Amino acid sequence: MITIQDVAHRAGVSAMTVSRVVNNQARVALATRQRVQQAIKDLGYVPNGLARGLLQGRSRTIALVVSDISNPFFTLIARGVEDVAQRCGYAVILGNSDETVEKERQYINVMLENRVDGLLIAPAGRGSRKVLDSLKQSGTKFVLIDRHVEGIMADLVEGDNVAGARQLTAHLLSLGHQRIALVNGSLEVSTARDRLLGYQEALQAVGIQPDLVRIVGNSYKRESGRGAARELLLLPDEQRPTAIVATNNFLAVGVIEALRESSVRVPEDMAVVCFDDIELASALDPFLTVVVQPARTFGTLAAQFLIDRLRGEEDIAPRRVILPPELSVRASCGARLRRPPHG
Amino acid sequence: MITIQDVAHRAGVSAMTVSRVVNNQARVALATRQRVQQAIKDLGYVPNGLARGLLQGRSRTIALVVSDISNPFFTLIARGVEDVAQRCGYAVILGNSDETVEKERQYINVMLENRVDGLLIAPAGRGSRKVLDSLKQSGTKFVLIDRHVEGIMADLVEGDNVAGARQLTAHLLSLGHQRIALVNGSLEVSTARDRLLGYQEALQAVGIQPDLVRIVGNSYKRESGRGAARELLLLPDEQRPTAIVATNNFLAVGVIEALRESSVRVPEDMAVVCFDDIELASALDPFLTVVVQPARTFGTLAAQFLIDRLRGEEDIAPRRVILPPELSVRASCGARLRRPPHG
DNA sequence: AAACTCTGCGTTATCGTTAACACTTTAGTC
DNA sequence: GACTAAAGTGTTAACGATAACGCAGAGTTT
Repeated sequence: MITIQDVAHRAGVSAMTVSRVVNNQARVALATRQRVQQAIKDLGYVPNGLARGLLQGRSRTIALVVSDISNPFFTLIARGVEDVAQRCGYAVILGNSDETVEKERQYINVMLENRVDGLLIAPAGRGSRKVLDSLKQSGTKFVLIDRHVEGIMADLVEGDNVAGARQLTAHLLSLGHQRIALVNGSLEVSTARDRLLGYQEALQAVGIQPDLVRIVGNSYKRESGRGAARELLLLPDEQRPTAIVATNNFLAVGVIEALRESSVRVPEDMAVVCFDDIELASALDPFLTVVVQPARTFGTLAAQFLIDRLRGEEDIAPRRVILPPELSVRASCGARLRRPPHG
Repeated sequence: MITIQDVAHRAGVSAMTVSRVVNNQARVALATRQRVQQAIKDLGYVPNGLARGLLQGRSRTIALVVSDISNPFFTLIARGVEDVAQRCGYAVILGNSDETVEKERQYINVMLENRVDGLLIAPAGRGSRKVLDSLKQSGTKFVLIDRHVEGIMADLVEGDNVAGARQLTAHLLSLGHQRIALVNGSLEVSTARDRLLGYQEALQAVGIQPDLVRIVGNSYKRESGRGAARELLLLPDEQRPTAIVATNNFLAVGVIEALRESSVRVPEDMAVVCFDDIELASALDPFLTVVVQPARTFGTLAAQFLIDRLRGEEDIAPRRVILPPELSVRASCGARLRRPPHG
């Protein structure tokens, strides 16, 4: 491994001078600078970030902890984060909590060991409060993405989940549906609670009892959506819903898989709507009616907030940004005749 | 920041003893060990990975550089990498090259500064050779994922792109298509070259001139697919293809968007097939006929290879694993009647 | 009881970089 | 020409952890 000493020796200067050249500081004679740069090139010197980080107390690295990067929603967030981080000279370390507080805790710990300068977290649940509290206490900067946690005051970028769920439900109501079921993730997660609320509000506003709620234990997983839909199909005809609101894309896919299994047509026999778009799927076939959240913006904003803090905005009050979702009406709600999807 | 010294002081021992406790080494009396553990807990001590890394010459971090994490193919790779890395105690730093050699070079450099122990790279093109050579020379371990580079001997996990393209093309031939176009990414990338080859082989085997090739400049982007398809549609009827092989999922989506624009039905008026599944889209509606690559396995295998090397298998000859793709026949090729997609 | 072994701990030096300070030399001022 | 200022460079000491070695005391062997 080539060190700054090696470069210094080759260029006939001290390590300090090399350091100054590397960091573009003034007070180095042009000739010296060029000699050093040549030596750096010759030897292929790459500064040791660990040593620098140790000394300066920062690593120019941030962490991103989400539940599952393979969910397109989080993928887009990651992409947004990455773009901003890169522009600002930060590297991004990734972690998947799989909606588990314990795995989340482990990851955060690893990241603290790696001395990330700050973290972006989509907390796995209310149980995340403990870790977040300890982060707070240790003065580690972090920003919450997509989900809040009761009692944790921190920068936050999330969607308006109540309004989104209200919109989805109201849209189904406007199409004449009366028995609308909700397939929801674990209420550990704030988005699930808020989406439940929006659903309830919309139904109560028109005097319907919101009792067709299925809350799956394993938050936001495809398999859970399948199970919930199967249950709903077992209901006697007069109780069976005519429409389903899935509170995220994974659940919706599971729901649709279960419906297909039982030869229930969408939207003819059952309308289905959900949160969060699946971008490529929609491009291929604009089928699923969803409320789209600006996921990439979640990422860029959150990263920006974090980096702002790292750059010294210590004591500004936490910022909370709530981005509005947008209803995208497509085929699966039955709002319009199903058109030939491809062509 | 709490250091090992602070803990040592509180527990009434030397830093060395604390270090031994933290690293689970023997030769510490039980009573002492417990006292130290208590102190660690009390103070909330987290070992400083930078310091440790500096001393030991490794960071327990690996890098993953792909062209675009928002492509589901790479997302799955990332997920696979992450799983293995986590189990083996490594953190993963992510980078998107956007198919640009220059951006790739920058990322790799940042990662070298961060002293990653090794890298997983899906190289942006032939131009990546330079960086990879210098990695090689500096003794940095890396594994190529999904793409090889002429002249670079390194561990490699990729798909059988020639066979995959051959299968796709042969399948279209078996359905009676004679004029089959290829919409391909930049030949900078090995997958594009191999897929072109497979396409040519399949056509030449039945005596058809493979001349309906569109190679887009901007490798594997949706917009490029759209442009290429538009061009194909401008051809006079007797030259216009009746089927299109897109060499990746993004291109296929673009192609289909362009076809829809012009009210060309898929598969009735134009068959479309491509490389790489879009998992959620297929679950929602098994529409696109594709050859599926085991992307997640790409990730787990490559990560495993890298970590094996890091653990000391210095001088084993580079391993090259070529995983077979699997043809998944669905609607877009017209192989079977279009069935009602949802229900 | 002398010689050895093993346990349980501490000391010292080091990883690569840079902040803070110190030292020359040259240029500029009166 | 003495004095100050600035430019250009070097020295020293730290950042936090641990490898290598050292050393006291208890236990074991001969």
